[in-house]
Amino acid sequence: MKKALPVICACCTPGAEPIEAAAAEALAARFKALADPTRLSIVNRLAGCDEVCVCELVDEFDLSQPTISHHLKLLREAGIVDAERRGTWAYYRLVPEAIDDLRIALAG
Amino acid sequence: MKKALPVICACCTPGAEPIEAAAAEALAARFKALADPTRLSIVNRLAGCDEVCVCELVDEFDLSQPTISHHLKLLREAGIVDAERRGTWAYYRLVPEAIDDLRIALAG
DNA sequence: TCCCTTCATCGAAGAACGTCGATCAAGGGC
DNA sequence: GCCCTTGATCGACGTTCTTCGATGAAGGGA
Repeated sequence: MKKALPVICACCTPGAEPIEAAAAEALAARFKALADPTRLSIVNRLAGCDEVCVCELVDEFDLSQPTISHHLKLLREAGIVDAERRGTWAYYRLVPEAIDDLRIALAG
Repeated sequence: MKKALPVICACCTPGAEPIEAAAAEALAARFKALADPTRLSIVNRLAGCDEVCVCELVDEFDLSQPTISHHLKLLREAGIVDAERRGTWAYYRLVPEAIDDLRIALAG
């Protein structure tokens, strides 16, 4: 049966293209990595330094070591942070390009 | 017992302040609203128009009407969209300031 | 008044998430 | 070789999320 739209949508900007499903999925995955207070605090902590040792994060956050490690893994998989192992210790740093991508995606 | 830090963290920028727990929670809630492909597509759809009727979204997305309504509610509660009821129909529009806030939060 | 359309809410089912204790692999000191 | 520290992984538990069908409330047309 024919639809009875309330008004013809005449407001849509001609250049506006709908986002691809795959692109939406990828972008949502990135936002999901930031959609947790702990991970957001970790990112904020990393933003202040060149690199931070995991042991420092475990010290500074009131969470167990496995939990911190788990959050770092999610951030790594989202491409938001990068890890480097040196001897016994692991150092994490931010990937600025990943943050840039998100900021660009939010730009009108 | 005394900690044995691998290196003294001398890299931390002096001006860098740790994010407040409440601020991290609030920001994470906003990001969580965008951390779903469907909601991201809805936001993208709203970004192209001044306002969009719910019935259009139900038509365009391959999801049930309650599911669309649910996602719109989450976006509303996050302050990312705004709703207006006119007669039988409900119209949703983006809240540009909310997007701006997120973009600013991502700025180094 | 009756019925149809629109959209929000409810309740339920299955998947995904955050957290922890326990365990394991690898490095370094003695 | 032995032990301690670091950090990743595993398994489990409770919570939250996504989705749906069913239902309900409100407006408009005949």
